[in-house]
Amino acid sequence: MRHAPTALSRVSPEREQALRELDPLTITKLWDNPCWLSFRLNFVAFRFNDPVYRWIETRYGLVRPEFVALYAVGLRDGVAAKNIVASSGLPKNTLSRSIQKLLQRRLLRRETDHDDLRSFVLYLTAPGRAIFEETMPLMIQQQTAMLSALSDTEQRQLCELMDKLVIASPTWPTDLEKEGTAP
Amino acid sequence: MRHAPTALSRVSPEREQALRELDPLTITKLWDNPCWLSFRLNFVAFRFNDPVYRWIETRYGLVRPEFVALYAVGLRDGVAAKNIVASSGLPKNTLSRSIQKLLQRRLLRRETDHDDLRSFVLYLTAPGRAIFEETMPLMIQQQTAMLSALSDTEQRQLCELMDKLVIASPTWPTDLEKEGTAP
DNA sequence: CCAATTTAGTTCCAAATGGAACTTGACGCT
DNA sequence: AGCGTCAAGTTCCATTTGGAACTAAATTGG
Repeated sequence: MRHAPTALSRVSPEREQALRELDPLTITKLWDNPCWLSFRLNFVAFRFNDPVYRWIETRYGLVRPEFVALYAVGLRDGVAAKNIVASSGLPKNTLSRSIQKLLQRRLLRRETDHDDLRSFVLYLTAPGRAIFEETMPLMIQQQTAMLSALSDTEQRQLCELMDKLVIASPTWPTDLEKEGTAP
Repeated sequence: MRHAPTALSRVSPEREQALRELDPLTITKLWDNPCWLSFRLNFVAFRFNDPVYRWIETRYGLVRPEFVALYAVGLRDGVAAKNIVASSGLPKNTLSRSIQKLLQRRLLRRETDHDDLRSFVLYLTAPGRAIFEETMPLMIQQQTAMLSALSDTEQRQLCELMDKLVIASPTWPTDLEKEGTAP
């Protein structure tokens, strides 16, 4: 496969203007890159993450892994550090430190898990939840802006396709190998 | 919007097994997270990036931004550092250092750009291209594995939807704001 | 039911990172 | 042409990062 499935020639003229705003290398990575998936994912994810994390940092002085932790607890009260590690891909020592800082700042509170005394269960404090509540609408606003190029149907399609990928993820290889062994 | 467009209840029983392999917090981030796009993007991107960069690092001793640079030049001979910055989102000093290291290792070669004497044009050397050529098939293999959960039609759909997003990206806000001003 | 192994979280420290200031060349404007 | 502003790439340095080793608790299994 030399070209991505959607070739450059298929871009409608109405969009040529928008394309002029993209760097030529970006164009290459989009339409002359066998690894089309990776680039599109990383590019779009970056355009979401970057404004969000810059805002969080300047507004609250929380760095990325700290906000990752706060956001995770905001979504699901009572998670443990290991859950945040598993769902975020951040190294566990980074998250350990982030959680410490959030505890110091009283944005998070924790109790030992009585089912597993090595583990701690995490909760948001009121100030922690205030940050979560203030940030969420802005993140949704950014997401809405980014998705506005797609119709409702397309948005749903995208959501479902990405779902299928995440659900299939446990079956993906975790290492690049020259050859695989038979199942 | 309290739930992502694809609700948990819509997951077919055949997939329940796969779901058991996902961390409970991951499930929450997937199906009880208003910012569904961000999580899916970052999660899938991570599962591609992580094996690739670990392999590159152990095989060639190249760290992530170094490989980003090498890969970019591999895709498009004659780019400049500024293009790699614009298309990758990495800070320019990080890329400057990465390019220095690649030059030292003779994986990259550069000439001053005669149209802009501040700028340098970058090329892969033979050993640089060898790395690119060896890595590409493995990356494609990983991509293929990840996409195998989707039919060909779905793969094409995903590609086109992501295309639309990237093409629209110049219109996205680069900062989170409480309110926007009229155009 | 006691060793051997695994797991949750922490600590240590060398290395990577990225903001800010800097150098040099390009571009705009009058 | 000349001055102020901007852009490409580099350097400096304080901060962040993440691998590896560690502690303590849980699980396995003989």
